[in-house]
Amino acid sequence: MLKIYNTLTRKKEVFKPRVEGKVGLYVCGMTVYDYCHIGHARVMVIFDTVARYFRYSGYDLTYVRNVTDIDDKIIQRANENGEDFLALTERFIDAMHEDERALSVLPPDIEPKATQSMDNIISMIEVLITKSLAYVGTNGDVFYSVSKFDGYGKLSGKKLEDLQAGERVDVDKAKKDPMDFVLWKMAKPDEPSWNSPWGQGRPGWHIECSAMSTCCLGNHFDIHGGGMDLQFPHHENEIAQSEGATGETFVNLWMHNGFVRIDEEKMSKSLGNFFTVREVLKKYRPEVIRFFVLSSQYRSPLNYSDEQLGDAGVALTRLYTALRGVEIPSVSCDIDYKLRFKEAMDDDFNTPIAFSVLFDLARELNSIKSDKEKAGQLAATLKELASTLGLLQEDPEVFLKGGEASDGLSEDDINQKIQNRVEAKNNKDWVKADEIRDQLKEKGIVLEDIAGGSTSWRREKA
RNA sequence: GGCUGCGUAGCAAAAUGGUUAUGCAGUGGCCUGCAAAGCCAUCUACACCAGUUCGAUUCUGGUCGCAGCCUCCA
Repeated sequence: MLKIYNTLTRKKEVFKPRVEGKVGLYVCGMTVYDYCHIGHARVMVIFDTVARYFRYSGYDLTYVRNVTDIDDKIIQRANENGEDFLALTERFIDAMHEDERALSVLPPDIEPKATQSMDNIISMIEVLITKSLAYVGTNGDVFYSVSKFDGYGKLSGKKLEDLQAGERVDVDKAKKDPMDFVLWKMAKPDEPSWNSPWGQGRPGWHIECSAMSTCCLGNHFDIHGGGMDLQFPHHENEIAQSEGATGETFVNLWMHNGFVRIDEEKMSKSLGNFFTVREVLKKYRPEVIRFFVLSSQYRSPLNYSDEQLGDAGVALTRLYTALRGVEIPSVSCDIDYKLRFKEAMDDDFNTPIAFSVLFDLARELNSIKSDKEKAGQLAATLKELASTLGLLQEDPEVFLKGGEASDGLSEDDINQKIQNRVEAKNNKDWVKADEIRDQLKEKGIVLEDIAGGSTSWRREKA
């Protein structure tokens, strides 16, 4: 029985799809004017894991994640670069896809772009104006009249009268009410623009998600996700727009993931304290980053540090070491471990507990490795369960020998040295044998003698 | 100021009204020529103060501390 924490009710709820066996999931994706940072990676990995688990649990899932490819920052960056905004966004969409593939994030089923959804956006605004929920301001921009929407604040728990609009930013004088937000923004000369009943312009940020989500999944769908910071105003505004326009409930369940932090502070572009995925990929292997992201529950904060990434590498090495040398038959999962794993994931995607099941499994696997049949079944179980987390899909030897190959040694070099050491060992020349082992160790290559005389090796730095 | 959420051992991170989380690190043992890996055992906890209870880290109230949102942000 899958339970998910719903931001709307601030409780874990038993998940009940609108249509038996089917799930519609929409996640707010990236604004593509720069490379993805680790905070973005967390969203991608978390919802990828959610998607994988829904499918593993037998649901027919439609996973939609949008791309915001037009907004003020994109225009600004394109101007700074002297680049067409489409060229800019195309570059960063490609980069984003590259980062995703590195992190074993499977592509969403639908990836709508704001610039390709103009008709839907415009018709939704028209409906809102018809219903008097929106108006054209004194500067020609179209605004949503927040006070006309009854449920405003139900997601973020805010009351209109408590909000301090204009406290931190100047209030736009074109609005009737400081809390009103823009739906359609008139273009300045030379800005990218689309034709609309209100003139050449572009959509406000919030309306695109209302248009794209309802367009792809229907007026009323199961789950909407995104980062914590989108709760207000973005998702609150989406509710106002969608429910205002359609008159139907917009979303049953809202999922929000916690932030990645640096030194106990939110990682964000505006604070400038971020690491891009590609920077981090230079230091750590992709699977280590994925493991790190899933090592805390998705709603908890995740502190980024080299120590933690290092730990993640060691932990992952332990799991791969358990799989090493075990032939994996095509047998069904060990039912006890599978049940424990599912129980963990069913409890609001509790990946830390799911990990603990994998480690228990690895321990038992290590202790019964001589029993080939049992070991094979446990290894098969470990691989199957880990696959729903997008982990442990590499060949163990490839993973363990991969690592950082800055040692300048080829596999042949290493094997030659191991051979020399085997000869020394056979001659009981322990000094020479240890010398060879120490030399390799200095280069980050760890030797492991296996009972029976052979020696395996791995690169220390995962 | 308003609204969220959090405070767990050396580090990271979960669950739980009474019983082993888990990973890394430490200690002791087994294995090994010695190691490494692995296995077994083991030491470090639940911010503080009240209350409820036979019993609270877990529930309630308060205090202190931290983070986030109330501008753009995953």
